[in-house]
Amino acid sequence: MSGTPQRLALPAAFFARGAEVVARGLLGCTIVTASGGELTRGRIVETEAYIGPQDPASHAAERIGRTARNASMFGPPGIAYVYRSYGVHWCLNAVTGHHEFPAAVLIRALEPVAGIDVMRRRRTWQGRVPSDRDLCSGPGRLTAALAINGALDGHPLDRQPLWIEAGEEVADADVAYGPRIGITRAADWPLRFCVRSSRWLSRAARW
DNA sequence: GGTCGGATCATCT
DNA sequence: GATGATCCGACCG
Repeated sequence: MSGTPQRLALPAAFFARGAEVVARGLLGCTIVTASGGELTRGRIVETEAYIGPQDPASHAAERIGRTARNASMFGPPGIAYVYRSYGVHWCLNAVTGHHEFPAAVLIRALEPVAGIDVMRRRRTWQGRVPSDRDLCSGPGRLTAALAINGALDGHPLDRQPLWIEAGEEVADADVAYGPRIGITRAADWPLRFCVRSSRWLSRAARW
């Protein structure tokens, strides 16, 4: 199996910065999972920052405080925060900042890079195989394609079976940012980042 | 192309 | 009892 997380994974220090900085920096990086001996890789093309207790759209907003669900957001930088969305889907975040300060970056879309046949199989539902474009074009889709679920909540993102590697830099001119998707509070804060030229963005982000 | 409703459940009021 | 950091299929044009 290719991929050696110990050598290639982003260090925790990468995540020990403001969530909006990490959200920008993660564009172009590669998420890798090795599940059941099956390797899948995807290039991050869309992210959202949830910047701290003062962010009313965050699961760890001041009015909510620390709960069982958001506990990982209070953990050290560089771990995963995985939660169930609408009772149906899983969503993956990278925890940022410093220990006990709740902030994270939601991964919203990936460009499929390797293990695409595996992704197609995992994303097939009721006999319908999605187009390659829709394999990872949304936060709930990419977790299904990469076999990411609640068992990985709190997992350090520098080791098996889920890690993130540095990738080719994305130039500032190719980065677009705007409002986050699907939220009601602070709906106008420009904390969503995407690779402007990518054809792999979530449906909600295509303009 | 766009819009709408259902699925489904942990979390919080 | 209401609310989501969503997705999918149906339906309309």
